Amino acid sequence: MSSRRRTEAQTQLLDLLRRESTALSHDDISAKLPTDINRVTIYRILNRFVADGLAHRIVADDGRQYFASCADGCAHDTAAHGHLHFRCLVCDRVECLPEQVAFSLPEGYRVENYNVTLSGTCNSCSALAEAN
Amino acid sequence: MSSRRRTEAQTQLLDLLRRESTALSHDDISAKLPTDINRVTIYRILNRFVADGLAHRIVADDGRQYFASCADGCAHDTAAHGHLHFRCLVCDRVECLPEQVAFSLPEGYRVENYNVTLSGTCNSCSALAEAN
DNA sequence: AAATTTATAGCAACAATGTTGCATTAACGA
DNA sequence: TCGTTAATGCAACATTGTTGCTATAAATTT
Repeated sequence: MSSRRRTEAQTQLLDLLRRESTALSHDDISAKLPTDINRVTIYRILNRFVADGLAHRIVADDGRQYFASCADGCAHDTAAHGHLHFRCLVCDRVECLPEQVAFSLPEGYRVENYNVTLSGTCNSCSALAEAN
Repeated sequence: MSSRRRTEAQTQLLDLLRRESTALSHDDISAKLPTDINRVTIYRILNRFVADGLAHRIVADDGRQYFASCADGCAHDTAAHGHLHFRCLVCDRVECLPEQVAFSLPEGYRVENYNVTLSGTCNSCSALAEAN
């Protein structure tokens, strides 16, 4: 692998991902970045982050990709990515939840990626709904 | 709800879904249908099937939608859809596996949809790989 | 410090997937 | 058999993500 260069765009993006508690779509990222960064560039940087293990990619049940910085304990062996993702249908945010998912698999299946995405109403949105 | 009409296109599509053991993408369906049915029509029929509980929609980790007929025990309360989906990276087929997924969720989250998709190598493809 | 190398950025164009609007066709009930 | 309207098909669009190519700039060498 050729070596990476430290650029403004990458720094901004990684800072943003680390600052945020939820996983971000391209759109979210674009909106939250202090500077305008080209769409293609954003995607390429994100793909590099994923390849380098700096972030992980979630494909939610809306068919879109969301990215989250890999937290401390976020090892990249497959087992470690068996955590939950929750997409709120009200506020449209995608969260990484720490809870692990348990299941069994028939003989002969070899898993490379885990993608467990639940959708519904998140805790803050259901709290708001209750209040009404 | 206005009542449904029995049409050739719908019958063909439902027959196909019932005949197949794997979940099908629009592309798969289009290729396997005996007659040409318009792309938009296929999508509309599928969406109707999902709304009517005749099929369920899986959004796999390639971001695409796959459809499978709802088998006998496939009740449509959320809990019943907590089964696994497996997308094979080799043969590109999406299977519904009967195994259930267990997890816990923090207080306040209300789940409406489950989407558990693993990807990797399916049993037949790993068997083929071993043989070489 | 200047020149060289090449990874990264940005633009344009494309690809894939899915949806909407509207006119036409055909299922079904009267 | 006729009338109503659900379903189809076409065209056009929307969104999300990628590829090719040129320009820029980070890092290395001179």
